[in-house]
Amino acid sequence: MPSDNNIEASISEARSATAPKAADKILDVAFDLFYREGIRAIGVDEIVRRAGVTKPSLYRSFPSKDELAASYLRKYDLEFWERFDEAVDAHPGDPRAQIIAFLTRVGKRTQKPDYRGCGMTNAAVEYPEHGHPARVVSENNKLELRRRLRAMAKAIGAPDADTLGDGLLLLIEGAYISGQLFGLGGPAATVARNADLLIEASLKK
Amino acid sequence: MPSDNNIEASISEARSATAPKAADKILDVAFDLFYREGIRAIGVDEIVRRAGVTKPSLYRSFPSKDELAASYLRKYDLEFWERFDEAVDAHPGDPRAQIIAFLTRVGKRTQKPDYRGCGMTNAAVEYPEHGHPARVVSENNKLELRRRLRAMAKAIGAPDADTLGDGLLLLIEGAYISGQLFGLGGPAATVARNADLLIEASLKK
DNA sequence: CCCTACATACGTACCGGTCAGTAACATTGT
DNA sequence: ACAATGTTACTGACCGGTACGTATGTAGGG
Repeated sequence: MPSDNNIEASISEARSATAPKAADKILDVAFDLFYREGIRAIGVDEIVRRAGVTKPSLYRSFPSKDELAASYLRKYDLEFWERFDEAVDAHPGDPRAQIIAFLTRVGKRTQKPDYRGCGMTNAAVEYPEHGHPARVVSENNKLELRRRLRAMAKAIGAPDADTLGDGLLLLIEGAYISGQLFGLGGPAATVARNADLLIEASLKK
Repeated sequence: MPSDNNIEASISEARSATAPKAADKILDVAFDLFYREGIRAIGVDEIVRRAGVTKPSLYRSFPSKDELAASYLRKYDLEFWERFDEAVDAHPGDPRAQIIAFLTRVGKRTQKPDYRGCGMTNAAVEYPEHGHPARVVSENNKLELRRRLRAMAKAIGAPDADTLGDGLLLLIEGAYISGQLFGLGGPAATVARNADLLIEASLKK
């Protein structure tokens, strides 16, 4: 039963009206703690304590802490593409405006006081080991982001679309990191402006 | 007083010629392990084991693991500015060439098979807590890098030098992260080319 | 209607191992 | 003698993970 995502989702929805299940509470708490403090910094004991459940409950729903971290990132992945597609859908047929809209949004997020960067990026830094469950999810997310940025750069009409797409990715990753490093007033605030300049320069060639 | 320096220098040199002191071996091993695997991932036991020393020796030279991590980053800071200044010194009076030289070098480093990004950046991701000894060193390094990049952007003659300097910093941080995320053939390979485009666009306004 | 039978969901208590850090003492080289 | 290092053994806390018992709901049989 837990193998089918659709069934799982509808069950969890019907049930969420009454009382949230242990697994849901665990994932919610883990999401918050992993993102804010880092995955390695948080032990399973603290997760179950803050979730108001017990450790065996965690290990009935998740085979290991590493897999719980992967589940956290899969949830992060969903929310990420929601935000991305919101920016895209706001400017149909105008890929340049789509990119700037997304970057403007990223720039704004990075200026929030407790901004902690991209959960995907952070997880990859925390787990350099190739093949780690969390890292795999992170890498796939970034691979897909690169693919889409390059496609959008091509749609814009850049002569060297791959270079522009990669340049935009560099700016985005730089914004994620600088946002949590410098906090308010840091370089990440200029990410949309710099992306616009880079796009402009990439078209004139 | 000036003679003291000579004496001190010769003593330290004479000592390092014979046998590396325990503290040096510890710092060397910690540098390697912290950079490659991450600070949180490495325990003090493994450090002393690989250094061929014992735990009390570590704690005679370093007050805590956190301070050892800070020492690792201070050493990283020194080496970083050596690399940076090498690129700068190679093109005296030509800030644009200096930047491109440094970025070319960063781009090349990111394409090495076992590239693990910037030790400073990684440490800041691992330790989000404000005031952590390791994070303090990392933040100061980034602050200084931002200052110098902005100064160089101004020297280039960019109308909005701060924005260009910040844009370059975003590209650099993006290269550090993308280098360890994508490995060979990743977006980081284009960092110098994209920086050149960004500079070009920033001058024409 | 009550009783059993079984499944699901959860808790108590514990495992061996590792974490950072230390006390007390022995050994070495100059 | 003196300073640096090694040796051994230990602490309390925490790590991820688990064996095993317990509550609750609910299906069928009498």
